[in-house]
Amino acid sequence: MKLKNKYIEIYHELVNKIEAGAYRANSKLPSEHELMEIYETSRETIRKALNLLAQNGFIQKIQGKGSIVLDTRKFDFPISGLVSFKELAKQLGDSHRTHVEKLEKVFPADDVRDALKVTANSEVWEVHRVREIDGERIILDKDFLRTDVVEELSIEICANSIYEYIESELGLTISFAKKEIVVEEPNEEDRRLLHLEGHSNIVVVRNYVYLEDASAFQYTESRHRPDKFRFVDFARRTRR
Amino acid sequence: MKLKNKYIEIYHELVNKIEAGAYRANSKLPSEHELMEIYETSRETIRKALNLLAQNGFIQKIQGKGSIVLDTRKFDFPISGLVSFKELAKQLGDSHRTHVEKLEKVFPADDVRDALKVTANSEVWEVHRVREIDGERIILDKDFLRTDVVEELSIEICANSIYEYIESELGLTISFAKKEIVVEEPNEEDRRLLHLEGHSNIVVVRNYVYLEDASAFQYTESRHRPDKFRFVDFARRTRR
DNA sequence: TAGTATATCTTGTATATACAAGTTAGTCAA
DNA sequence: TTGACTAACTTGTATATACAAGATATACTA
Repeated sequence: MKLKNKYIEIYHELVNKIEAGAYRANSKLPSEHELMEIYETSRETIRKALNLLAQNGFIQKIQGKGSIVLDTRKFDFPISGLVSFKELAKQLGDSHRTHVEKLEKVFPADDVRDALKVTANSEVWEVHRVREIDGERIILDKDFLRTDVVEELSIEICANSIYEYIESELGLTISFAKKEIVVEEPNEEDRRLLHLEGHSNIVVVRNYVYLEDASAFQYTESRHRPDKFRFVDFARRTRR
Repeated sequence: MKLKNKYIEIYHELVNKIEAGAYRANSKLPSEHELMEIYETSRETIRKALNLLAQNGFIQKIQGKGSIVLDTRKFDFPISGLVSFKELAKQLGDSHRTHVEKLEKVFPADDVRDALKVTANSEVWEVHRVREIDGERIILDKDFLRTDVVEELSIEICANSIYEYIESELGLTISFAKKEIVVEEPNEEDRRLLHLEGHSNIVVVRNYVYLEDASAFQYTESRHRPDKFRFVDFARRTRR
């Protein structure tokens, strides 16, 4: 355990308790005052933890009443936010494999160069991976990474988790992403690498991924067979 | 202008300045100390405003350096979060119409009853609306609303904006939603009401909408022609 | 020249206090 | 019984202070 960041520790403890059922859905959390005494801290620190819970859809705070635990059980497939395929597959628990179909340095096309904000004469990593779940090749992930950020890359790393390598080994922090979902017609590569089963559409998730210092770092195109695609999100209405 | 909520006021002012180009992308905002003096307030209040900006993808805060303005220009189609079709269409500026195909009280099917958490013998509003953009019928919205929350509903309200009616007229606050996106085969109703142009898939966005007090209130199924569907999102990686 | 230390900027975390505002339960009076 | 008021809870906002920690430019030293 890390000792730092008391409010994040409290956030995680409360998440664990909610997920373990210690605080049930539609019941109320202890009041901020009570949580102050439980965790021996100040009210502002408790409030920071509770705001994190609210942002991530665990509770709803109501002025004058308290914090109500929301029902998150049936909300079980969080592609929402930034999650790598490996983290996802672990939650799914299904049998899954990754096939690395391509791993090389290339001079990128204009759109990729623009996304990664690199110059015309610099190379980037291009990785193509097919995700197989329960014996079916369902997802084609095409990743482009800046070579000045990730210098070395191997088939083993790609077969495991690029994110894990970047965060654990390189010590970099992936911070945020812009995501776009559209439906397109499958191209020759989709048909060749995936088991499309006659489907005439493919769901394309484009991810523009940035590091902590707001530098562009990765562009990912994730191409899903439509019948196996599911995107789930929690959203708060922004105040006007 | 509302006088209350200083930090939200500051947030909106900064959003406006960023969108107007007063603070350009990849440049830095004034420091928290400078903003304190500009807005004559405390640092914590400034920080609340800046955290809102960061959450909504306007800036990236970097410890020791400052707040960098992110590039949001090409990120121009925010279905992200909770936005009604009318708000959306206003941003698009395209010519659009809404056709109300159905408006009645019904005893809902099990899945809708479950989503709205109503008993078996209570009626709910069922509204079917077709969205026409540039002469093409592209989206079929099927709404189910609790009759105890929204007692009256008319064709005029549905043709305009149900959200606007609920928030402005009824004074209710829509707070958060759970959203699911999947791809399905079109049914008979889709084929009858939409201009499918031979497309063999349809993108289904299911929205479970809740009020401020965490009570279920609306279930919406938004069915999009695949070639016209686009979903854009900004996501921060959650801390582990 | 090159490297190191330092001072000074930045944001991040933790604490305390005060009051505003929404909710709820109970009291009291008509 | 009904209604209005009140007291006591809840969360929301604003302020102040202190120190931690990351970034950066300057000055100093070897």
